[in-house]
Amino acid sequence: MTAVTIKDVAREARVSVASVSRALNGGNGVTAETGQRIREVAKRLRYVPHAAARSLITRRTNTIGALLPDLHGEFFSELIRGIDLAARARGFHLLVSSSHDSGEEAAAALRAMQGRVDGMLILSPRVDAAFLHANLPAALPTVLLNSAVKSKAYSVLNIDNYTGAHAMVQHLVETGHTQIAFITGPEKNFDAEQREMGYRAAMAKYAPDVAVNIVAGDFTEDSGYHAGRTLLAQPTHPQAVFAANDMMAVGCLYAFKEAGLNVPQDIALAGFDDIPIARYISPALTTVRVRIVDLGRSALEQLAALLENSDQPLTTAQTLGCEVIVRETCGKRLATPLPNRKQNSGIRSFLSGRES
Amino acid sequence: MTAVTIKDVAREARVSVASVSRALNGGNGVTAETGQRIREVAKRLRYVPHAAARSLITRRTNTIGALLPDLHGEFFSELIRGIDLAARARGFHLLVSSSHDSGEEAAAALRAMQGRVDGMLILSPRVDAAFLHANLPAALPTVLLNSAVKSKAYSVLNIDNYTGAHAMVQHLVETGHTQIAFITGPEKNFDAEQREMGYRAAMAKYAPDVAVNIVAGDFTEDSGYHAGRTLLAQPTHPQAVFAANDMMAVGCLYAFKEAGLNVPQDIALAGFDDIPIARYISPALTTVRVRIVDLGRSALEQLAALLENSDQPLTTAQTLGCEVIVRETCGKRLATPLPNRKQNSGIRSFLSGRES
DNA sequence: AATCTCCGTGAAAACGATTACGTTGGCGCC
DNA sequence: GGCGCCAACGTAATCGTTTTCACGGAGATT
Repeated sequence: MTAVTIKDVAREARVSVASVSRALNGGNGVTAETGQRIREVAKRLRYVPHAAARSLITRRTNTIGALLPDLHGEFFSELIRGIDLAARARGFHLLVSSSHDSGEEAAAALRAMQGRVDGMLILSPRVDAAFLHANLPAALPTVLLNSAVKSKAYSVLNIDNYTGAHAMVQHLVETGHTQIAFITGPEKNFDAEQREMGYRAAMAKYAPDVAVNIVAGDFTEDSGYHAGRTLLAQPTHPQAVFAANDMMAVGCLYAFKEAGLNVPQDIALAGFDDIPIARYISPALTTVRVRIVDLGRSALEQLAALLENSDQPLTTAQTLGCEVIVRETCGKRLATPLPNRKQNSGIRSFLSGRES
Repeated sequence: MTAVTIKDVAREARVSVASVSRALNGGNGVTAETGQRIREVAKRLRYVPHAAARSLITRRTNTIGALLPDLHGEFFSELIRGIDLAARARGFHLLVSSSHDSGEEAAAALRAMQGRVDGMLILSPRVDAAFLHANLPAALPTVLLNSAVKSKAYSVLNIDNYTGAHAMVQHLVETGHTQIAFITGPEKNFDAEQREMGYRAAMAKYAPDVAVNIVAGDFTEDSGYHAGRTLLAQPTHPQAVFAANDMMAVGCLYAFKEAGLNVPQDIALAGFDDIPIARYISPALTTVRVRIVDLGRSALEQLAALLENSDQPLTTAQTLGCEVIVRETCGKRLATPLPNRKQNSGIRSFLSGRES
């Protein structure tokens, strides 16, 4: 039996369990000498406090839960990395539940995490306030990522899709394109909607006399390919295509190559996300970069802040900036850029007090 | 206060806590009628058993821990996906600790997980038996992934790097290349060593009269680029280059393009891993695919098997097959393939009883 | 010198579940 | 009708911690 408990340490150090607990935690309430002896014994016996017993009385698990949808690739791993890094730095454990594509699965996962975590990080495009209300205990501190939910009850951390898309359109205009088409993401996807809004706004601002040209996609490479073909079938094809994510841009690029078009000479192309593939395809894809590690890290830190003053919780709404990464698919910049180009990176932050 | 405990349910259902526990777990020892009533009350009150309290008495956490190194990209996310899928199916939670690049960090993470998990999944290239012995309680069921450790105390699940590399060399020979160079991975990396051994063995078998041509790499794109330049600087450059992983193959490809060589006409190229980028570069990379989701899933299932009959644990050693993915970088196959080509996929398995 | 104040320490009560062990009552059998 | 048995249920012990409270002694204050 390898189960060495606090009693064993106490017996060996000739003190009570209470003193052992004190020595190993705060250190207050015991002589420096006794504390030293206790710590030595604990080390020698390889004593590790029983997490369950501790959190039974403490009402803390030192664990935070992450609920993630059916994510693939770089985005997922970078996000976890960011969360994990920040969690470790603060002594939190990370309980992960990923790959949920139905709301029912997510709800079950949420319930299963009940009582095992001190707080939750939720990234789920289709989650809404009602769902959260139904499946989350109200007292559980929660940070929502990339969520459309606006509630004083939850902290929210979003990517600044709108500004990113806006900046990309601006870049396209600056490089000499005005007939800019847009390939959308899936319906009801918050990120996708924000990007489309950024596109529309920027078009209205920088190319007010050209009509928007929007075709549907769903974030898959395949849908990008078909969107590309749809665009080429138009009477006159656009000068530039802005896909709501990189995978669709890749699919679109294939459609263009297949049709014998040269990118960017015949048609320009831009994506969103800056997935690793973006720089490896040829021509390399101009896109909008999101610092995903920072997204994860910020999310955890926001949650940690909620946990620290849980007596009077301050929910926050933050937005994580993104930046245009210029590669090859949009051609050279014109000599005279548009005025008033805004740099957009870093975090903008808005605080709002929670109703008590 | 949202903390509804088993007592609340008991009071509301006019039974003892014991009956509530029985009704909610086995269901044995209570009338169907009473059980029904209790379950209804529990549901109505949204009772969720307190995980810590339960595992304090049960000595089970229903959680398994995953210790992973500083992994990036697709490999990491696919692995977690496989693990998570299998874990959810079996009702296990997943505690993740990733991004360890020093042994010291990994040891700390391992200690921190003590008592929070029923079993461990460890993927760490540099972990050895001594490290495990020092940092893992002997009683904790553990599955090692991609590990050189051979011990009856742990189950091990490896990718069949050797056979995969062997098969790739065979493919290169079949497509008409005999002067095949190899770019190694980092030293002491188990996967890298196995791949090199596969290369050497296949060369000895299929091209016994040509000397092996090995240059050093470390799995990074950059090292692949430099290795490519080194190879081109040789008096006569090889007919084909087999990089121990895809990222190095990508770097190598750049070196070749830079030198004005055409792939595969002037020189063939192959990688290992089949990362997503492999199919997007041009020419698309011929490589060896590993089903990473299956790796994760198998690892968890192996661990679950250990947990189920923990009274008499049977450690296993499994090997997960991989397959050659033929794309564009190796040119066309010759008319007459070599005889005796073995298909290699699926799982081969060896059992060994643990000393008791 | 008597009292007060700390400070270090130990005893014991939580925390919320599971489960071994009693207790009860109903039923069948002799 | 008495006996035993079994099913249903309750009582209470238990898991390993933290934390409150009480206690005693040493030093300070009067």
